[in-house]
Amino acid sequence: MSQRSATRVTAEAGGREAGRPGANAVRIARAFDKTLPAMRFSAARAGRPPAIPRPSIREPPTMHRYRTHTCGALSEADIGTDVRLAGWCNRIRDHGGVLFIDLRDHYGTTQVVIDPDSPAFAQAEKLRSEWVVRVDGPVRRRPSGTENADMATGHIELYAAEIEVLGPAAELPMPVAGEQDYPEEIRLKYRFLDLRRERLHNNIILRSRVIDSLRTRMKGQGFTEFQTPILTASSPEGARDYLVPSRVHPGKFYALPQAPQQFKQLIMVAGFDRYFQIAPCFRDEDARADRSPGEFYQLDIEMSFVTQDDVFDTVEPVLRGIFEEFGKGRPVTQTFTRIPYARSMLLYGNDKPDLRNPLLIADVSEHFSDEAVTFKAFKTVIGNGGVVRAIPAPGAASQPRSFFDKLNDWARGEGSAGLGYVVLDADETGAPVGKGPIAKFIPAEVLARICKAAKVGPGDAVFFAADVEAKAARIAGLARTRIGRELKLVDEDRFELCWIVDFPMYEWNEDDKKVDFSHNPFSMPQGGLEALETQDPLTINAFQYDIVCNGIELSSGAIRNHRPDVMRKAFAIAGYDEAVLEERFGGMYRAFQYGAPPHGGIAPGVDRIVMLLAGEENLREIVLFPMNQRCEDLLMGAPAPATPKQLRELHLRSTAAPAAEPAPGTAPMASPHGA
RNA sequence: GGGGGAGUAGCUCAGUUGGUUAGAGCGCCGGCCUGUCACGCCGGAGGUCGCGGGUUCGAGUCCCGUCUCUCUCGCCA
Repeated sequence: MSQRSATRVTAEAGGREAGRPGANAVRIARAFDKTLPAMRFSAARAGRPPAIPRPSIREPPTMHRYRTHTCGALSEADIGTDVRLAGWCNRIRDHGGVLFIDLRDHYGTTQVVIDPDSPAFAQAEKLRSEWVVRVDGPVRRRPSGTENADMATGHIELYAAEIEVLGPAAELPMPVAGEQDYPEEIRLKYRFLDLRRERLHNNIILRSRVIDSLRTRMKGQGFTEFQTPILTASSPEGARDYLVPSRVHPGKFYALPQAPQQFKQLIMVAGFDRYFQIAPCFRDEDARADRSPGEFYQLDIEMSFVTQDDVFDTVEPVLRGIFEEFGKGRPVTQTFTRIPYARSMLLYGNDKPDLRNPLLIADVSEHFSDEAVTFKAFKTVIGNGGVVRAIPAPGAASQPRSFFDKLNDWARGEGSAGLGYVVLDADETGAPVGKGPIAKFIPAEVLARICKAAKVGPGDAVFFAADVEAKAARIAGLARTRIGRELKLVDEDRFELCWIVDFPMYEWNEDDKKVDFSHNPFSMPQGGLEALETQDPLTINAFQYDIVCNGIELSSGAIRNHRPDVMRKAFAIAGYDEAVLEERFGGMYRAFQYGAPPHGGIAPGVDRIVMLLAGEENLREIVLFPMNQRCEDLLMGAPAPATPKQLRELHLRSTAAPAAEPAPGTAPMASPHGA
C-alpha cells in the first residue's frame, strides 16, 4: 500500500468517527472531563490528603445529563446546592425508614441518603449492589455525630430527590465492596468487576502514572519515543516466538517481537541518537509469578556514542526518581553499587542479589582443605574440584535444634547433599567454640579462621554448602535468602538497587561441548577484537549489565558490538560463520557496514517496577487484562479456534485433535460483538 | 514436560477413626427496622462434595486414574 493511500484511509476513518451518531455526546463528555481534576481513586485511603475538586461551575444553567460532580468531589462548601451524581451502588444499608447508599465512581464515594418523604424512596428500595444510577438532590450536612472521618466526603451526604437507573446489574459472581480474596479464575473471567475494587483499581492507576513519569523523565533527558513494528521477523536467539501466518505469502510467518532489540539498534544506525519506547514484548514461554505469560512491557532504551558509565548515569536517576516518586517514602539507594558478576555469585549466590539482606557468603574451601580438618565429606568435594561456601547466621545459636534441621531438610529438597553447620559458643577467653554435628572435625584454630572469613562469632551459627562451584553458590544463595528471612534480618521497607556488571561473554555448553554466547550475542566484548583474538574466550567479559532491585532482575542491557569485524570474530568463536550472521541478523549486520555509531542501551521491565512499587507479589495484580498461567484470556476467551475459512486463507491446516467440550463453568461468556 | 499445594453452596471455608438428613460466614430472596457507614434482627432458597472408576454393608473422608487452578523446576538471547 502506498504512503498516500494509507494516509487517505486514516483520514476516512477519522471522518467516520466524527460523523458517527453519539459523537456529539462524546464531545460533550470530553468538554466536561476538563472540569474534572485528575484525581486518584480514593486518595484518602491510599494515604494521601484528598484533593477535593472545586468545580468551576457551581450551579450550571442546564444540568449535565449524568453528573455535575464526581463522587469524590463534594464537601461542606457545597452544602445547600442541588447536584447530580452518577456511579455504582457500592454498599446499601436499608434501615426500613431511612436508606443509605454509598455511591462510588473512579474518584471516590459519597453517601446518598433517602427517607420515605422522598419521591425516590420506592425506586431506592429496588437498588442492589453495583447498579449504576444517577441521583439528583441537595447536598446536606450530616447530622452531628454521624460524620465519617474515614471518608473524604464524610461530612456531607446527598439527599436523593430523584433516582434514575442507568445500568442494572445481575447477581454478582464476586462482590466489589470488601477485601476478600477470590479465586483467580473468577477474578480473571470477571476482570471488569475485579478492576472496580479499590486495590486493583489503584494499582492500575499507579501503573499509568509510573509510565507517565517514565516518559517525562526520558524526554527530559533528550530521548525521543519511537514505535517499532509488531509484525516482524522471527529472531533466532532467545525465547520461543509467537508466529503470525501470512495470507499473502503461503507458508511464511511473521513473528511478534520478543523485544525491539534489532530495531532500536537500527534506529541508532539511522542517527536518531537517543531512543526510548514503552515497548510491548512477546515471548511464548511459561509463566512465573513475576513473569507474565505471552506479553509484557519494557522501558526500552538505546543511546549512541556512549560508554557503559553513560548508560548508568542516564538510567540511575530515572529509576531512582521513579522509586522515590511512587515508593511512599520508602528509602531508595542513592548511588547504585556496581557488583561484578563473579563477585555477586560468590557473595550472594546468584546474579540478582537482594541487598536488603545483610548476609554475605564467604568461600572457606581453603580452611576445609587444611590438614588439621578431618571432615572427609567436604574434603572429598574439594578434592574433586568443588568448593565450600559459608553462610553466616548471626544470633542463631539461640535457635532451637529444629531451626537447623528444617534448613537441612529444605536443602536436601533443593537437590543438595544438605547443609553442614556449626553453632558458636565462647570459651573462657572469648574465643569461638564450635558445637553441632561437624564441629568435632574442625580444630579451634581453623574454626577461628572460618569465623573470621564468615564474619561470625560466639552466639552465631554458620552453615556450609559444599559442591561444585555453581551448585554450591546456588544453594548458598538460597540459604542466605532463607536464613535472612527466618532470622528477620531483611528490612522490607526499602528499595535496594544495584548494577551487576562484567558478565562473561561466553560460557561452556556442556551438552554440545562447545563455547556459546552466555548472554547477548550483540554485546561488545571487553577488550574488543584484541581480547577475542588473544584471550581464552571463557575469560572474556562483556559490556553486559543487569539492574537489580530487592532481588528482582529489572533489566538487562549492554554496550553493543557495532563493528562487523568484531562481530565476525565473536560469532566465529561460538562456531558461527559469516553466513549465519548474514542469515540471522542480516538487517543489522548489513547496517553496521555503512557507518554505525558506538551505542548501547538497556530495557527495564515496566511490569516488575510497578509490581515492586505496588508491593504486589504477582504481575496479574498490576496488569489490566492479564492472562492466566496457561496463557489464556478467560474474559475474552483467547486463544480460540479459527474458522475453516480463516485457516484456508492462511494456508494452514491444524494437526490438533478437535477441541473437547469446555468444562462447565470455564466456557467464555457470550461474545459482546453481536450487541 | 517434571514436582508440590488446592478443588465441598454464587464466594470464603469447616467437616472427627469411613457411619443418620453435609454445616458456618458473606452474598441472594422474603419480612422487620428512621442515622447507618462490614448496619442490625427473623425466616427462606441454594450442594452431581471437580470428574470417572475401585475398596466397603456404608465414601466428602481410603485407593487408582483424570481434569482444573496455583506455586515451582525445566524454559525465559
